[in-house]
Amino acid sequence: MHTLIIVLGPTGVGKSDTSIQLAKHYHSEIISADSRQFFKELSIGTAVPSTDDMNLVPHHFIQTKSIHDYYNVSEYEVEALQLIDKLFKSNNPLILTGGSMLYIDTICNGIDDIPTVDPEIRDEVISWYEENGIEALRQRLQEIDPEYYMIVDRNNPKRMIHAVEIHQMTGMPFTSFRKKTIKERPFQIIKIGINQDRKILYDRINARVLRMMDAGLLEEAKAVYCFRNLNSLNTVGYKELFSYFDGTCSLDEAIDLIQRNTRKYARKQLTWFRHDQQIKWFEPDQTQEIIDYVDHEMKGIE
RNA sequence: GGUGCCAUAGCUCAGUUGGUAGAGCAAUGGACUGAAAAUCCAUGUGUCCCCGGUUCGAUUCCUGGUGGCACCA
Repeated sequence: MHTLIIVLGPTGVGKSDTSIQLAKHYHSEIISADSRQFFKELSIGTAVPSTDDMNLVPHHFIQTKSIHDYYNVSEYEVEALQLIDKLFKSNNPLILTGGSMLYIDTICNGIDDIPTVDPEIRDEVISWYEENGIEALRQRLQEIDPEYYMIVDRNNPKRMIHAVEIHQMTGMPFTSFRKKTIKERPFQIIKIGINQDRKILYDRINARVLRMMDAGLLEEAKAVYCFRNLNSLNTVGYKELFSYFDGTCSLDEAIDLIQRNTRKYARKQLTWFRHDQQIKWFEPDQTQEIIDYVDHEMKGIE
């Protein structure tokens, strides 16, 4: 049986380094599960691996999309699984690494087949919401999908808007698609979590933001400033600099905010990962321990 | 040296006509199925600078001190 090693953890903890060492050890390749490193226009601010590292070990799904492309988890599921299947013919184990929780979850458990919403319908529902407010949105959802209304976070417009869009487009309630069916994967999954002392992690994050600025993040952000309304640019490291370009904050304030929002993101990632009992946690420098653990787990499945 | 103002949560500050206090930010926890680095929710005990006085009761009023800021010398 083939094995997919998933290296996960908060941003800035050193997942890339560990993944590269694992890939070298197993003569394997790396598949990214990072929802922002897909975009070729964003490299400094998303901390993509260096050219040297990319030359050392083949990477997939790094800078393969444009910020102008529409992309979502479901498309990623299809593309990544095809790639995994293909790579297993000549590599085992394979390494999947990244911090995008939903994307990792989708590789592990799959995601229901829900229709992709037409952009016109999305715009229509969003402007309806902006005009009528959240209470009207709640009422509308209650009428068309009482089942989802009961369980959805009714303070979260995005969630409710999506359910309304789906109904508007298909005439069917969102819950008729959202079944949360767990898909079986034809390969073994080993989840490796990388984490370290919170204080050290925060110091690393703060320092990395400053390094990004030195490396030219400001220019990178400036180059995409005119596309700021794209979803792909609703991203830490860019949105804060857009505010600076707007003149609503100073550069120092923007940098401060990038550091803070990155720390928040790291915390949010840890919240998501915390309850996954399948994750085996390690410190960033425990590569040998990780290899021992992986070898043991792979042996167990044969 | 003199005069005035200030001292309250990790930070910036509000407030208590005297009954021991609360916002924003930070920090922390949580939710999560096609926008996910997104979006949303929850969590506030701190010698109210120190000594003394008045008072049933002082963080609040008063004397003195300490520290900071401003102005005048």
